[in-house]
Amino acid sequence: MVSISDVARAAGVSPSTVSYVLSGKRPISPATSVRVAEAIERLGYRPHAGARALASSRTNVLALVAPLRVDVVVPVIMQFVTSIVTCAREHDHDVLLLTHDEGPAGIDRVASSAMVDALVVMDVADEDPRIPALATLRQPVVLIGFPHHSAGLSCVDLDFRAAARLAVDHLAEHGHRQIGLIGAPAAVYERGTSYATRLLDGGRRAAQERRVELAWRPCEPTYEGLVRCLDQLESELTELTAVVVNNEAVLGALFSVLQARGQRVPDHLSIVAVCPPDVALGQPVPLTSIDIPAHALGAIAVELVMNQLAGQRDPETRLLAPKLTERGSCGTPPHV
Amino acid sequence: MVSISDVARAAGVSPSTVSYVLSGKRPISPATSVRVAEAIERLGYRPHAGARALASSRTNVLALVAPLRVDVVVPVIMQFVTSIVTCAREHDHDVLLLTHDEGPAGIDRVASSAMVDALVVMDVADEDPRIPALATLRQPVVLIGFPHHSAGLSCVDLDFRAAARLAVDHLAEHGHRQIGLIGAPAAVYERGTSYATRLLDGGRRAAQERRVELAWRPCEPTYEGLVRCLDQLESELTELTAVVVNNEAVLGALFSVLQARGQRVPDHLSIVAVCPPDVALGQPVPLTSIDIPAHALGAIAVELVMNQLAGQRDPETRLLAPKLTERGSCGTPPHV
DNA sequence: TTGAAAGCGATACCAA
DNA sequence: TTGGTATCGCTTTCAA
Repeated sequence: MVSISDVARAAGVSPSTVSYVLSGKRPISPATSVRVAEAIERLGYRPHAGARALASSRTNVLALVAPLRVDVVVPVIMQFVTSIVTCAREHDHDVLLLTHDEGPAGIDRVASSAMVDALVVMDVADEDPRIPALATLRQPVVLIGFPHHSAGLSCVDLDFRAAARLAVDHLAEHGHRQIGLIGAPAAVYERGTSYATRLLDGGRRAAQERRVELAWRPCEPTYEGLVRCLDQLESELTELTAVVVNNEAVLGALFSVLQARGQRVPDHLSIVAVCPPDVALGQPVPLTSIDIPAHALGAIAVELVMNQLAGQRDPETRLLAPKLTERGSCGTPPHV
Repeated sequence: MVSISDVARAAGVSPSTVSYVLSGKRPISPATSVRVAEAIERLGYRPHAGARALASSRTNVLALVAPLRVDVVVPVIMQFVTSIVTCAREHDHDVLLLTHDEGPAGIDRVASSAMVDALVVMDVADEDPRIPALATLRQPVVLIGFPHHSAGLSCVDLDFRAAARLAVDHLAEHGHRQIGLIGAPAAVYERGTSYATRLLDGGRRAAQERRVELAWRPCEPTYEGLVRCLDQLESELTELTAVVVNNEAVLGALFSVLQARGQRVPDHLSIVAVCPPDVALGQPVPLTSIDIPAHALGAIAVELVMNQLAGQRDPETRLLAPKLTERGSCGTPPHV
């Protein structure tokens, strides 16, 4: 293995000079700078990450705690992960991927062994058991989601409450009086997952203010699950004319069901989906949707992390405003 | 930060003894063992990962190179990632996640800076440009996929050639003479992605041997894309009675299309899907499928990596035999 | 503008 | 069964 001393020797300088050439932390004469660069190139020198971490107390690695469950598959999660890895690289950081499975212990492990400089935590729950552990860490932490008590940690997310309000308002303005909310799988609510509970809450409040009826049911991500969910919604609301879908996995199934019944969108049923735009566009009828801006959120999460690594003390909080894009899956209710 | 010397002092032993207690690399008397353990516990000591890496030349981190593209979303990839992270943890390793975007440079960076002990590379192409770089690394490498030239690297994958053969045989035995292959998105073939080209190849050979007609078209993962793909297949095969689907993203759309046409499965069209079992089960009609055993493959990849880290010299190669599960989406062709 | 050298916090060899 | 200590490769302070 070629070390910094090898480079120094080859360039006829001291190791510290090589280090400074690399870090740019002190002025170097053009002449030596070139000689060092050549030596590095010629020897194929790469700084040893462990040695660097030991000497500098910086690893240039972020931990990303992601909900990798064996059962639930969520494409949106991939978008977050992709965005965060890509953005982290733009800031010269790598990403260590942790699952939820280890819980607070895993977080503690990578943080207190100094494997990472900072942590980004996805899929935060309202009363997340990991928050106390996170709050005591030396490293900066950014949560994706807004728990009830953030314990002074930075948070970023889409304003799901406002998103639900936007959806309900939009449908109400089209004349719908009974709206179904096709929710995420039941387990998501049982965990108190931040985004889902906030969306539900926002929807209920909006419905109350608008004086429309809103029925909500969790929905498993299968055809069967959707059928059951719809049945339940329709037994609660006899004149169901519109749905808000907070579960991109069942959009395809929803169209199958409607087609089997001979119903069309939006003539018989209006739909507002909360999902990434590509999912909304890939359906038989392009869906009116509220974008889940996973890429933007990931980028902001990384930005907040970097701010804190750069010395910023106070935690930041960012709630992105939702935007509804009308694509034609909303119309007036059939019986009007 | 509490270091190994602090623990040593607190326990009244030398730092090396603490190290040996932790590693178990030499016998320690029960008495000191307990004293050290107590000191560790009391002080909340955590070995510094960087220091450890520097001294031992081991990071206990694996690199996972995954196809995280902003455009394409594939749930199967999540299953691989989940499996690999989970299995790596069972072997006391963490996972550093890299995208394809950086190409060979990213691989070189993490490998030659000694950030990782080994690499697992997903989504390998037939002529993968990263293979030369991978072959020169000090660290063990395991590929998921079988490139044309593996350069002495370990490989693991489902036998997609056999999978296609299995599907074609199954349909041919039901009496189908014209079979459509709904492929992955075009970009996947343009890259020469190992699994897709092997499946296509196996399907063509099997069709030839069985004397049935096989038409293949790539398919974009949208409703529109599927419609176009089906049109093309049907214009090539006028008596198309069965399809093999190597694109789980369009299964939902496929049912929508059939329902719109008033066609049923398997009465009008037989389907064999190549996808994870949960996807096959979540459709309006449970699909006869050939399982993509992502979890098993991930586990094997990690196992191969660990074998090599344990000193095994020769690369290993594992091609998993496909298994077809009949769930009722295959029947006899309508006109028979 | 550059060099020398003291750490950083472990591991593992050599002794005892 | 245990201790002392050189060593890993880099960063950074102190001097020149």
